[in-house]
Amino acid sequence: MARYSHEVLRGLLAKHMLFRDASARLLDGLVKFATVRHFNTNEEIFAKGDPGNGLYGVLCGRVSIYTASQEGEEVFLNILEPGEIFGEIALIDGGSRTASAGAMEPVDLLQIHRDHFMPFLRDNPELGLSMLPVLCERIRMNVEFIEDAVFLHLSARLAKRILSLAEVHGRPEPCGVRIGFKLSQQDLAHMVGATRERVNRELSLWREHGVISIDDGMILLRKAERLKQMVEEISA
Amino acid sequence: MARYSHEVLRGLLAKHMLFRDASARLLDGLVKFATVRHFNTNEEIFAKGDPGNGLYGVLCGRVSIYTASQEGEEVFLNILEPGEIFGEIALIDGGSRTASAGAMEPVDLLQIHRDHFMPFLRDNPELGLSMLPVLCERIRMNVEFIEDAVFLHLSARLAKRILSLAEVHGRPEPCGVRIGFKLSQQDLAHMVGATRERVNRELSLWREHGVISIDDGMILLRKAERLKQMVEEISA
DNA sequence: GCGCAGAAGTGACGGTAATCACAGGGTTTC
DNA sequence: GAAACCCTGTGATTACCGTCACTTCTGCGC
Repeated sequence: MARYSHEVLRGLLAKHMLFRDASARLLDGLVKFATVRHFNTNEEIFAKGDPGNGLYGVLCGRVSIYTASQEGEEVFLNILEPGEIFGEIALIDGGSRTASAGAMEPVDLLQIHRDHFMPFLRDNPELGLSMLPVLCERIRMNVEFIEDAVFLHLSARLAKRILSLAEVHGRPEPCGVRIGFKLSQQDLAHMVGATRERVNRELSLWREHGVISIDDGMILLRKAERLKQMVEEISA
Repeated sequence: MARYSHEVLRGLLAKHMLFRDASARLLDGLVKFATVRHFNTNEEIFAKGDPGNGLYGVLCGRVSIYTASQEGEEVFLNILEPGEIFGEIALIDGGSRTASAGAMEPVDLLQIHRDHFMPFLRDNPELGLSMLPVLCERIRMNVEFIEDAVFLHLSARLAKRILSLAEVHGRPEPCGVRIGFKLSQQDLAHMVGATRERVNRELSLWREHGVISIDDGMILLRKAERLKQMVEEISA
């Protein structure tokens, strides 16, 4: 497993909006409690319903936050990049995990245990104030997710998702924007709450029309405008 | 408009979980900033996208929190009872309203302006700590809403909604539980994200089977067990 | 190189729910 | 008390999407 120095861990936390206003001393105090854990691809970090006893930060790799029905059908709520923090809901209210988390690739995580974090929070209530906007941001994301799920058809949901992936992970190329990692159609289906077959058909259609092309499992977005149109038009 | 004494207003706040740990002095300080506003049935309290400059508490009446698509299609995210608080998201992060709020009946609201609340919050950071679980609760509700929307068919969503309405507003009667206020089928449709016609058909079916009956627009839940079964069974 | 697993691609079919259209009942308004 | 309006009830039709079933393709390990 990779080793991380105190400075590197502190750097990860310092970059996050949660600790934007935090003093160096406060960060140092918190990093003392941090441990590093490694997870392999597809390994489960925690499951929905588990007791929530830790806060996590992504050091490297991508982490999926997802929920599943009784039948095992999965839907991704979020995909986290290095530098992002998760697991704060159950940490704060002491309840069970609202969703599951899994490693989409080999992942190193920073973990701070609830037993360390909560006393620290009580001693530094200004940290609580900083957490408020973080939670608000989660709520805004969730509300947008709800709106999309209820109002938009699959084509619009998928278009929106691919546009946002291109925005976050996109590398410009001569004839468009490349989404820089492999993404199975099953994963895409999980993101938009649909079946693999349905996503396949939609992508095939777009490929025929030259809106996207796919080489080696990586999507090249050629006509972003067309997708933006779809999000607007097909909403009803 | 009804008048509310300082003590009544303080009582409303004191009962809320947000102020569970709050001292009397803190509450008094906050109530000084409170104003009372009245809204008539169907009047809009604020709209999604508005600048969020106030925290509200429900003194009397029911308030709906809803979001709408560009085409005007509406979905209720929540229905608030007297004693509940809303509008805290945009208040905290200074962003725009994530959803709209409307009066479902004549409503009196307590309002605290952002210009008063935020300095107060900075001076009393322990209040910030109390807000964290409140926001977590919102997130848990939203995640459950997402799961229902994605995983459950209409019949199960509607069953779940009616069971929860019966739990909150139910009065026991000889042969079941009465949901104690009029609720149009259009409103129900908004709650579960469906059309009025679809809800009507489902209710008609349930009435035929003696699961519910409806007198004067108010639902009498006769066989709650049957609805609970539906939530479990028809999930896939 | 063979076999196997996982991903992609496609056709046929069925089911859930939206849409459109209209009729009847109850309430409010003047 | 007639008109206007909203809510309810129901039929016919259509659209979207899931399910099932199958084939192909692409690594990947042995």
